[in-house]
Amino acid sequence: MYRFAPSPTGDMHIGNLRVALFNYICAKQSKEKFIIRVEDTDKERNIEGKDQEILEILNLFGITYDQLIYQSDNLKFHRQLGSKLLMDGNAFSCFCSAKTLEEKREQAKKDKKAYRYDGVCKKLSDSEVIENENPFVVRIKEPSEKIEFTDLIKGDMKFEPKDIDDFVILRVDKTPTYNFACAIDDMLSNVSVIIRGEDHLSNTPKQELIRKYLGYNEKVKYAHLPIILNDSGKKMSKRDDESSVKWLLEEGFLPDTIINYLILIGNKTPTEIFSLDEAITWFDITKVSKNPAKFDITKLRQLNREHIKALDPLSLSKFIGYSSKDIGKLAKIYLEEASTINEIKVKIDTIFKTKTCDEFEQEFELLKVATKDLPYFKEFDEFKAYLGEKSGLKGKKFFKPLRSLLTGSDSGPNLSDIYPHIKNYLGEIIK
RNA sequence: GGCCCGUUCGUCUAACGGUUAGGACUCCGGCCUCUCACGCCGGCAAUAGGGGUUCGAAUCCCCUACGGGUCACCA
Repeated sequence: MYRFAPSPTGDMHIGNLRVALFNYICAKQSKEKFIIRVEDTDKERNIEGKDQEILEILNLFGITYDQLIYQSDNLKFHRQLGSKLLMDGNAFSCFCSAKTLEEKREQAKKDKKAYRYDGVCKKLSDSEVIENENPFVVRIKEPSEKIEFTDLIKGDMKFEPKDIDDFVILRVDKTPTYNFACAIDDMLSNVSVIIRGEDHLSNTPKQELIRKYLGYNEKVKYAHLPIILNDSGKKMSKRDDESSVKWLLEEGFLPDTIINYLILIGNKTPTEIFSLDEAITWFDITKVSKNPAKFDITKLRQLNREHIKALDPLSLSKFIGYSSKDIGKLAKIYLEEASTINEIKVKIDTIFKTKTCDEFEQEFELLKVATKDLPYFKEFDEFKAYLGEKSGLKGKKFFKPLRSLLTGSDSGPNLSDIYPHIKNYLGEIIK
C-alpha cells in the first residue's frame, strides 16, 4: 500500500507533485494500492476547497488512486490510541504552558544548545496529575533504545532517543499532532512503503516509535526524496513562482512536460524525453540521487518544446484556443522560437490581428493594395511571384513588409514554411 | 548549536578501483539563410581541500571546508 498525504493548507507545490508521482509510479510497478489521505487536522489553517483543487491537479496529471481518506475522520482512533499509550505508561500528561515552553526554547537557542523537553511532567505521580485542573497535552515518552529504519534512498538510518524527545501527540483540545495522526493512519491503512520529502526524515523515528509502542510490527519501508532547490540553492517556497504547479500550468507548460522533468532531475534515466507510461517500465526509486537538485526552468522549457512537438496538430491547436489542424501545424513551426503554450499562442494570435509596419510603411501599404482580389495560390512561390510583380517590390523591401503583413512581426520562421498552413486563412490574416 | 543528508562542467547528470572524466541544457564560434530562429558542425567548461589505502582513487577510509534538511500544541 502506497499513499500520498497532502494537507489542504496551500497550493500544490512542485515537490508535493513529485512525491505523488513517485508514489503512483511505484504503486503501479508493484501493482499495489495507492491512497490519497488529506491531512486536515489543523482546522485553523485548512483552506476551503484546497482539497478539491489538489485532487483536480492529480487528475490532470493522470495520477489516479484507489481510495480517498480524510484524516479528520480518524479522530476517534487517534484519541483511543492516545489513551492506550497513556494507560500503558508510554505517554504522559503535560501541564507545562505554551509560554514557559517557549521561554525554555528561547533560552536553549541563546545557549546554542538543542532544545529538549525537560521532562518535568514526566515525573508527576498519578495523584498529582489527577489533582491538577489545568489544561494539558499528551506527550509520548522518548524511547529507551535507538530507533532504526531503512530508507530506500538514503540507506540505513539510526536515531538516538534524546533526538526523538518526549514530543506532543495530543494537543490541549485533544486533537492529534501531525506525527501522531500520520503514524496511526499509516498503520490503519497498512501502508508498506512511504515515499515523501526529505523534510520528513526526522519525523520518521517519531512515527516509528508511536507504532512500536502500539505493538505494530509490520516493517515499513521509506524513501525520502531530496528537496528541490531554487536558483539560490534554498528549498523552494511559495515565493518562487516556479514552485507552484498551478503557475507552471498557467504559463503553458504541459502536464507531460512537468512529469518528465520531475522524474528526470536527480535521477538517471535511459532517455531524456519520455512519457509517464514509459517511466513506469524502468523507474527505480533506489536510483534517485541523494543530493538535492536545483530547479532549472530553462531545461523545463526545452522539455516542453519536445512534448509540444510530439502533440498531434489538432490537440495542440485546441491548447492555444483554435480548432484546426493547420493552426496546430503552424504552431509547431513556431516552436523554434517559443517554448510554452502561452508563448505560441501570442505568436499565432498576432497573425490574426490588424498589422502595421514601421520600417517599410509605404511598401507595406503598397503590398496591402496588391492583395486586393488576390487569387488563391497553392504554392508560396506563386503567391510570392504574383505579389512581387503586382507591387513592383523586391528584396528586403518586399520580404520585410510581406512578413509584417502575414505575421505581424518583423522576424520569424521562413514564410515559405508558414504559407502552406495560412493560405486558407489569408482573408482573415491580411488586414 | 544538536541530529541527519550531501559535494563531478553554470545546471541536471554518466563513468566493475585503470576513460584523452562522457552526455544533455545554457553560452560562444562557423555553416545554412529573405529576417530572428531551427537545424548541422565545432568550442568553452568539472571530480571542494588535505591526508591515507593501493601498482593505480572521481570511485574505498579519515579529517576539514562548504551546502542543504530538521529541531512547534504546522503539516
